[in-house]
Amino acid sequence: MSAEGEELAGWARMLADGTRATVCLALLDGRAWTATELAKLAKVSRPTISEHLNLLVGGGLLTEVRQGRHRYVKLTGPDTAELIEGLAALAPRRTEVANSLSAVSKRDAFARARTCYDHLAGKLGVALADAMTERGLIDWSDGIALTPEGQAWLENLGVKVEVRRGRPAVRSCLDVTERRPHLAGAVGAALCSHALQQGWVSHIPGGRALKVNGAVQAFGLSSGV
Amino acid sequence: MSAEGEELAGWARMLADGTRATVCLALLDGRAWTATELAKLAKVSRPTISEHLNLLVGGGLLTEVRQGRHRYVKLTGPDTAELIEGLAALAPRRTEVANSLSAVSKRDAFARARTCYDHLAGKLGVALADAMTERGLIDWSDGIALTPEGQAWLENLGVKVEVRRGRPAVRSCLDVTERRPHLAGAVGAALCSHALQQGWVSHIPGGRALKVNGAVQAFGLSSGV
DNA sequence: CGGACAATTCGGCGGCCGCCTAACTGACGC
DNA sequence: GCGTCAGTTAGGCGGCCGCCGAATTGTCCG
Repeated sequence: MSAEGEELAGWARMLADGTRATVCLALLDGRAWTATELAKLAKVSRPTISEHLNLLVGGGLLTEVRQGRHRYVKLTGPDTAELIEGLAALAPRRTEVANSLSAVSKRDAFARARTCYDHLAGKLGVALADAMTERGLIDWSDGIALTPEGQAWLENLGVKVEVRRGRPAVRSCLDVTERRPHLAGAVGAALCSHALQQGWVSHIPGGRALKVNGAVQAFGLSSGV
Repeated sequence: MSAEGEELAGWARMLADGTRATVCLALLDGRAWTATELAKLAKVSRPTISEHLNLLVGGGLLTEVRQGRHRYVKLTGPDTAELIEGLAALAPRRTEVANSLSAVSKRDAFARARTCYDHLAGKLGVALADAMTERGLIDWSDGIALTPEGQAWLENLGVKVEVRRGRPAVRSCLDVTERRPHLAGAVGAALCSHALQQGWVSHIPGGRALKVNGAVQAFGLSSGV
């Protein structure tokens, strides 16, 4: 039992419980949840969820904000979100049998377009990244980078990119359903909020799925989705 | 506690034990180990390691081959190897304090060049991937792909790529020390075995680290490492 | 102030899990 | 055939871990 192994195990352990994993998956929507909401979701008592949250916050996976008598908790940052989506994507997919019509359409909507923490994912997200690559707006030759053309394109669209210390402008994130990278990072987040603000996409209540109204076309890129 | 969460937790649980994590990390060298070897490495009894191996094999992370009175076990495939390296890479790095001169040089050798399952990693692996990108041998515009130029280059080098069903020719793998992608997949594996065969790199006993003798230059690419 | 409500602390219960030793199975090789 | 050696099975021990209900703290609001 090596020190290295112990460290890896420590991280894995945080997700190695059904309740905690459910919480983390729910938090992938990027919102901050209260302890009680999560307790209800995970179907455990409030004391139980409280302990789990202590563990996850202590481990650095989640961050908490206390407001009055509420404890809001969210994923620490885009990197931890990507860690979770990445692991879920890597785990071999059991072909899930949808057992009702509504389940089918729900799953399809999820695969078509959704948010992944704070950026766009699903077929839409991947198509957007592809289109941007094709147009030379992002460049993959050295990691991944925004080209000058990309910068101009963003300005032209009127997208404000919020630069935060320590967060890369662009970053690739493995898509759970497509198994191919889509665009994350500050630019990915800015594009997502811009699209929501412009009404190009809108949230479908009760999940991370998005309704698409034009979308990629609206970005001024050719590919359809 | 959702079904989705339970599934994610199940995978995490396989790595959520120090002994099992140590085993998986050791297996990253791509070799097949016997149960006793692993028991010694992880400092547990043989019955204990036997149970752990049952669990990991049952979970699909490892594959076993029985030969006489030996049970050889190895990572199921490149994908599972990449899953483990990926998770280890994502976990925030505690700046490890090397407590001896030999530990420093060992760590540096590991960072400079090593194998990652069956392909090249470390500064060398990343530099190789960069150089190949720069020369247009691989293309990142749609996922990652080998270009016709890349194919010609391989043939010219005399590298035989073993095509196996279900394994992509090229694939990116997140480097643990560099935090940037290097080249995996069938081509990555072929380049690694070719380099070993030609003596461009050679194993340093007692680990995954490699001794570099020319290396990137030998591949006929310009960048130094 | 006092009731309602979010969250936590405490104590305790049950179960699973990792580990061991001892005994057994089965392959190898003289 | 018989010792040796790899691996497994069986049995059992100890501890940790997830969960709960009851009681407590702390905040909000009428």
